[in-house]
Amino acid sequence: MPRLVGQIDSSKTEAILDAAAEVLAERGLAAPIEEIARRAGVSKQTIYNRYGGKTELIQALVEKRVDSITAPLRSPGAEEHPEETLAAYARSLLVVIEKGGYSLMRLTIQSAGELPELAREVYANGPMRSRGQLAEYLELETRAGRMKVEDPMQAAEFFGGMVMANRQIQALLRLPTGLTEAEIDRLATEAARIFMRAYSV
Amino acid sequence: MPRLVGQIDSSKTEAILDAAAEVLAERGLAAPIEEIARRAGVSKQTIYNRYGGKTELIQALVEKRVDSITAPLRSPGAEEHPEETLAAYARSLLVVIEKGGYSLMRLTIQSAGELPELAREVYANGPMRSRGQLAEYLELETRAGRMKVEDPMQAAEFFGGMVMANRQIQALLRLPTGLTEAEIDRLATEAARIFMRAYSV
DNA sequence: TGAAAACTGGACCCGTGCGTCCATTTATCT
DNA sequence: AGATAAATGGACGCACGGGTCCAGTTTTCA
Repeated sequence: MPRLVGQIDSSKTEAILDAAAEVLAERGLAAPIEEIARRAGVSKQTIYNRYGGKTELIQALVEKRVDSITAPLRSPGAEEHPEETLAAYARSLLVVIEKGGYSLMRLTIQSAGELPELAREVYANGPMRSRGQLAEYLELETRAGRMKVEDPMQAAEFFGGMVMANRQIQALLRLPTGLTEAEIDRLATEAARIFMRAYSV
Repeated sequence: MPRLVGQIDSSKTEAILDAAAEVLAERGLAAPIEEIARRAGVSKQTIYNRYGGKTELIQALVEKRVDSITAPLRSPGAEEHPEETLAAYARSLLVVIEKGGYSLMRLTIQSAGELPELAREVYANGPMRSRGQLAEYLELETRAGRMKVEDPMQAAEFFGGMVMANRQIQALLRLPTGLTEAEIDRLATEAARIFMRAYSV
């Protein structure tokens, strides 16, 4: 039921992207466009009307979603004690993984051979940007005399790595991490504690 | 030139695995077996004689190589001061990445949908095992009174993450990390220094 | 020299999935 | 009502690649 003459139906666009995310997460690059169309309740032609082909669809999907997935990570709230803030940040990192946010990353890795620019963009808008924000925070806290961080980007990389590395690989390998809320909390708290030991004034 | 009557030519087996590693690294799961055969200087049939099919070939390749790639990581030498030992360990982690050791990981990730057991095995024999060894070392140093590590596995995970996480993702995304020897050294040294700050007695 | 088994290379079948085409339908604007 | 344009769905051509088959060759052992 198009809403305008000669205007594309944008509700279908959403349905397509949702279905694409789903099928691509399940089957990877091998995901057939026909299956995406079927699940979106849309004809294959409709997909080709919007996107020239499969690679464009993937690009559109990833570019559109990376931001929204990593958005919650971007602003460590600067109210509480740094250890609290860091723990909260770590928790949000882990939640992204736990909630399946890594299927896009897996997809990007699979496509990296054919779509190197996409890989660059995902890296810049995902891990890189979120790390930059954390670095800013660390610098602020250092200025405020609550921490002692000489190389904020380096430190941010360390912290992100401490929290993520293992779960990251597990998620990419599709191994169920099976972290309970309590375990997430413990891990986040412990990472923040250790990090503060290393970077306290 | 087979060396035994009715015996498979093991030099060809090696050629097949080498070629498979090469082509699979380049083209991922989409790598055609014919291309592997071509580069191995072997007929397609010969490959099918040894391995039932593509998935078996991949399994054989990965299982056979994971060990040799991660072998250098397994034994942190316990002679020097822990900070030195940790830096050396970190360096060897980074070298594995730098030398392209992550193409097998990328391949395993791509295959994880169809070959979940392979994913489990790679994880267990790669990151997991090497982390276990590091944990043992940390425990030893703690007993010796040179460090203070309460949860060795957790600490090992932290250290590995600090060193690897970022480069790991870059490598998987095929982004050139372009680390010079000097940068590797700096990163390893810094990670060891920070880690020791957090876990010193 | 003959047997045994692997290797070759090329042909072959076949499933899958991309991308195209098109006649028909549906919906909206003038 | 008529024009306009998107949406449908089904058929189609086509390339690619997995896996099989086989007749002929090479190699080594007995």
